[in-house]
Amino acid sequence: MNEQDILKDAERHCTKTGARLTPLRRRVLELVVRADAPVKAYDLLSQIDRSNTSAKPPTVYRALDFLINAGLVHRVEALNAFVACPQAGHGHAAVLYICEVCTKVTEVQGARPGQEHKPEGFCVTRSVIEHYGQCMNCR
Amino acid sequence: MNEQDILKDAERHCTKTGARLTPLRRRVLELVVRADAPVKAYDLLSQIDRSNTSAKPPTVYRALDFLINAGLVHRVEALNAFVACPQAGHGHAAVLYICEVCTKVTEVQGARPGQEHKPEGFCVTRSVIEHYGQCMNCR
DNA sequence: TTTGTTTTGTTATGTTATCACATCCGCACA
DNA sequence: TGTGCGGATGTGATAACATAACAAAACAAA
Ligand SMILES: [Zn+2]
Ligand SMILES: [Zn+2]
Ligand SMILES: [Zn+2]
Ligand SMILES: [Zn+2]
Repeated sequence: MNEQDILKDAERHCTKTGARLTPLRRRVLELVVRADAPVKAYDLLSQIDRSNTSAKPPTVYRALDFLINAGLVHRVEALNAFVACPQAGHGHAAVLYICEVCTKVTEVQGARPGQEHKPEGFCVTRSVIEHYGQCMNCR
Repeated sequence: MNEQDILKDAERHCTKTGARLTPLRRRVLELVVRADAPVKAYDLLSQIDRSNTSAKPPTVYRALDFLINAGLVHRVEALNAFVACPQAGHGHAAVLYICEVCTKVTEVQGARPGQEHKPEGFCVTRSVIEHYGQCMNCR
């Protein structure tokens, strides 16, 4: 799936759900999609700055919050970075395979936990698996 | 497993592997174990400070690095926090179930991915799953 | 046009983490 | 005993990541 298709898809998804993909948010999404690798908030910020001198940290963090909530972007927790989601608004939890050499990220989704499809030939050296919710006592 | 047992186990594990559990590192481990919940680096720092005025950020981050490498502590990526491992030096990847209400963390390990044993009654609302390694092209 | 809501701008600050270099301490070896 | 070595810790500075609080602007509905 190429950049343009992802952006088109995002547009459609927002139209359908009523989310407002403003020019600023769209600009940030474009930057994340084009990065084609996990991208840092302050890198986005400096890229936005080229067109909009007034961009400050809250500018980019708010846009990212919106995009994450809209299901268009995922946060990579262990890298403090962000990647575009190839499947706008999918319901499943994202499972990310991140190559530490070329930085490429492959996102897969499993019908149920444990049934994700590991990318062909990917060799895992470290996994981060954290489930958040309510324990039995706190329900 | 109680605090004292975990600390004893850590001691044994370090003796066996040749890792040097110095007083400072032991002190940090004690604080993490006693927290009984994910604990922040700067919270550890301020606790150390009570006994050692000279503690600075690198003091605690270096101790944490050691403890993580020794398999005695895990980093909770999505919280920027740290928890004690109940099974010193286990080989398996840790799977953490984190209650967002009471902050209690339950660590489980699966013989193979997807076979982790979810704690009784735990209701997952959000999962962070990130696998790091080398992709097919980079091996 | 008025009014209320959402988005963006702006300043400041809070939080998390590392770098670089100095010093100390335990240990092996002369 | 002294001397050198390497790992651990002390120290000051700064980098990197993120949010609070309030003001202004844009937008949509009435
Ligand atoms: Zn996704
Ligand atoms: Zn690769
Ligand atoms: Zn563990
Ligand atoms: Zn709970």
